[in-house]
Amino acid sequence: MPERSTTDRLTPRKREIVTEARALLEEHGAAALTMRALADRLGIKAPSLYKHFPDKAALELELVVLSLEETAEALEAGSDSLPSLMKAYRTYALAHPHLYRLNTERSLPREDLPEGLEARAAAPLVRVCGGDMDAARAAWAFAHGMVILQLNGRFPDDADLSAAWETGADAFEG
Amino acid sequence: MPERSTTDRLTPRKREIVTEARALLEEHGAAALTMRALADRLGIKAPSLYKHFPDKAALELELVVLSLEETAEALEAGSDSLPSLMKAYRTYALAHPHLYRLNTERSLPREDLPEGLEARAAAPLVRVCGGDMDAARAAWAFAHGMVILQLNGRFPDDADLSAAWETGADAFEG
DNA sequence: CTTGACGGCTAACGACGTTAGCCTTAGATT
DNA sequence: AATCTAAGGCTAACGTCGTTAGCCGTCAAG
Repeated sequence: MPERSTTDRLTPRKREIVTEARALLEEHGAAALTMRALADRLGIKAPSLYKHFPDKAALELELVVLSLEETAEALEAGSDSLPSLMKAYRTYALAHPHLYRLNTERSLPREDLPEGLEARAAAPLVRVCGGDMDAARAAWAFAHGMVILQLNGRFPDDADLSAAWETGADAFEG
Repeated sequence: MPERSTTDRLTPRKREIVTEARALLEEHGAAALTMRALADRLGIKAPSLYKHFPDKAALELELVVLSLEETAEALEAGSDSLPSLMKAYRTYALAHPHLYRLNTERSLPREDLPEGLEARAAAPLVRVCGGDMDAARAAWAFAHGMVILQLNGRFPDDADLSAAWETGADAFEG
């Protein structure tokens, strides 16, 4: 049973707001995630949002929490081997490009995160690497690099990214 | 002799502006790179900048060009082996974190780039990979992932990133 | 019946990118 | 020499952004 701290620690109204914020982000990208646009979507005015969140960063923090929780779930589901775990990571990231970017572009606000969440998201990878943190970090870096370079349009349009992925994933096995 | 298209195609005044923009970015980060702040630094008013660049994106494009050129130079210098080339990449990126982020976060505006620049920046890596594009892309993804996750504070503070780097770099050798 | 929390609202501020329109300077053209 | 033009400044202002101040209605608990 997945622990969803978002469900616990947020009031219902806050959760509604976060849900709409997420929809706005995923549908139209980070530039469209505006306090006014979000308020519109909720049928209220922008200043009213500040009755629930102190600022936009606090709202985005909840999106980061959400993304971390879902990543953890995705990795826990497909974590029988390193390749399958990495594939699960990639699949989740590519399925939620804007959320993934929001999560990874800023620096992680560790003090404000639910306790243990970061560790929980990292655990499946660490386990499948037999506790070798260096290997785990290197594999993460590769997976993140592949995904984010693709999302940011840094590879040529005709590049075969699945092939590059396989090449990299193979390198991390032996 | 390094080809610096920035030197060729930009008027002297434009080059001064780009130079100050770069300094502002590198010293105080992307949030500080404001048309008004940049103008202040040049002793002029913000609207005057639009006599030289159509918009902020055009200015940032020149910073991307600069970063790509310097990356190409850095890679051409230390390109005798894959590990040394990757190390050169990492060294450059960590030495210019804000410029590197600006370069890699947005999607690459290929139509507006000097012709051949992207290929030139990629060439050393492709060559050292013996033309194996999949291997080259995988290695790039790993290097970028390591660097950007570090710059974005995504690794724990006590993580030994040099060790993780070595682990990953070794994986790409065999 | 009152009180206070909850959750809306309007008006406004400062910073941002940007546009319109004016003016000076200096070199080139006639 | 007189004139035209391009370069490169300027001020004023607009629309959008996040955000703050302050007001008001609703409604459950004392």
